[in-house]
Amino acid sequence: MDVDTQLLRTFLTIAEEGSLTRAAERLYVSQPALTKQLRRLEAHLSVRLFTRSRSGMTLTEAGQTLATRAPALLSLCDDVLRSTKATASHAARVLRVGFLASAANEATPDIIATFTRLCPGWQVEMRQSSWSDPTAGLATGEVDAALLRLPFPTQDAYNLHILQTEPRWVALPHTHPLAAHTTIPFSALEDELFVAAPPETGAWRDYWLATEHREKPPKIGAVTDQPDEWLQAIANGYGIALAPESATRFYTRPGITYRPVTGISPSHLCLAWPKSTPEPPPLTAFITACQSTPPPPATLNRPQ
Amino acid sequence: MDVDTQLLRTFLTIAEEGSLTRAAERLYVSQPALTKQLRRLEAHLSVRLFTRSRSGMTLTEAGQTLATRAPALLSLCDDVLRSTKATASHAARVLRVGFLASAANEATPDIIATFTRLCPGWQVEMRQSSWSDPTAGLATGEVDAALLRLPFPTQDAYNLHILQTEPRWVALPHTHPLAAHTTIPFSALEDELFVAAPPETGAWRDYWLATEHREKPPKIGAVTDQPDEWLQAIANGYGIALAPESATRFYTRPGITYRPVTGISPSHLCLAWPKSTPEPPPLTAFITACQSTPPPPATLNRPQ
DNA sequence: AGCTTCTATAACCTGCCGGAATGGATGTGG
DNA sequence: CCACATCCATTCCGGCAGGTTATAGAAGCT
Repeated sequence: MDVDTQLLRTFLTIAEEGSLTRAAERLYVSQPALTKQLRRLEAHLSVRLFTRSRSGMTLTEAGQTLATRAPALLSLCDDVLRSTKATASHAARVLRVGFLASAANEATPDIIATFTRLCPGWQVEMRQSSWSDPTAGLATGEVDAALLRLPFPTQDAYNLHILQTEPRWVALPHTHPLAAHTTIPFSALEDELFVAAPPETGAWRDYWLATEHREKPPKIGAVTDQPDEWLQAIANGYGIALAPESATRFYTRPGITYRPVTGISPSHLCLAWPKSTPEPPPLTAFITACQSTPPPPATLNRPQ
Repeated sequence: MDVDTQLLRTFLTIAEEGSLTRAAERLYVSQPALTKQLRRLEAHLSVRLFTRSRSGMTLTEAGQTLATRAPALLSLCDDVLRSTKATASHAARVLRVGFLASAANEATPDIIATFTRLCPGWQVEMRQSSWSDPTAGLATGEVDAALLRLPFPTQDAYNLHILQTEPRWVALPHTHPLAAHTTIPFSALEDELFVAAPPETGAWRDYWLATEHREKPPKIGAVTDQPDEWLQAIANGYGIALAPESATRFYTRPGITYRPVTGISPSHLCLAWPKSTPEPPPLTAFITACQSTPPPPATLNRPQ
């Protein structure tokens, strides 16, 4: 009575999409691969999970049972594996904190200092993730908590504590015509080429392309995975990009100019950690440290 | 964050045995296969689960966490897959009941009749299993309930309701010297060759070899998997075997004589079903049917 | 009819997984 | 003190699982 949980996740995706083809797109595999995975699962259980039809896949009764119960199984699985990894690092008195570029800021050293006071003998290991993992290691249990910007995919699966809110600016090549303005309405940017995150980052990518403030889909000039590539792409003129205000302090670079953008929502920086019970004590201490450390003063960045 | 649950079961076996070699024997695979499975699991989690030493394997802290939490995960997994399979058959209004040879008896038709009265429109599908699956399909979710004889491996994982208790007899070749006696003390059988069930049946095999009533290990003359092979082996003189009294009615065969055996415990026939919640209504009805159907009268089998 | 949109199948290739045999390290008993 | 037993790791090899691309087949839409 064993399964590879991977097959269950695939199954759930197919069930949600109601189509092999769409599920294959979402999972970044070919459609025949999903056909085989599903047949494998069905053969393994000796149960037909979908009825195939011309216009997609419909769950059978048995499929509905599995679709209903599998999520709890998978989340328990995540929790168990996560706690196993956590035990391994906690045995060495290390708390692992992931962050995405631009999510660590001036307050971070203070938070760590506070934590160290609360948990003497413990160390914080800060792990930077590339944008291709929007959870910065939370999803795989690589870290105990993460500093992230909202929104990110699967964020509902985590506890969130907002640490700071800051306006979004735009990063422009120094030579860009709009760099002459001190403030730019988003509507002026809508037709520009953008430097985007990889497609698999879903909502996160959309947020930084501000698709919810657009009429038409954005035009993508480049896709990057890391801050350096990102800065380089902008400086090269492949496109422009939105960024939190603090990028103006952490990601200055010759050839790049930042300008405040009006007409779009601000960015929320938060601490995220898994909804597992019980919470390991050092994690609780870190959460406390975050809550008791004030955000950096709202510096008045002046256009350079 | 996915795992093949197979790896988790392997891991637990290694943890219990404290040794790759012993675990490999118990799982009927080679020792290098387990070495690789374990390395695979450790690599997948990026966590060292055991510290290797000359005299076996010891769990690390992380390994202890996993060993503690994995059983709950696996039992949830079993439950989910089981309920999926159950839904598939219940959609067709079929209740699947497994049984091992000699575990169905005169009362079975009455039980089915009672069940059919309680659940109009439903059918009972009786599935006979070979001895190589001592749970008669419960373990794999092939059946909703099973008629079994105690003890059987992993019986603690199921709800048990004892239906009947009967003495154990011995099946002898017709020409066997002991066939001349009307009653045989077990001590007289201890040095005989026995026809046994396959080794993987564990406690069940031991029970029918009556190892708990022996000083020395039993001598095995043949291993069989099914009633017919079993009868044939005894008739051929490959060995003798213990059997429940009712075998004298269900498994008569020229060349084979049954005799009551004294000095060993009786055999318990029971209904077993998974400890899952909630219980599907037809299963509840079947349990009721079993409880309300009296066992067959204690026939006085006379030695022939 | 022709196009689109599904899923299933075929052919191919890569890499994983398991078994047998072997090696190396380490206690153990004569 | 040496031969042996006991474990785990390594190597080699065969088989197949699982992915990709290309294509077929069924069915609705215009």
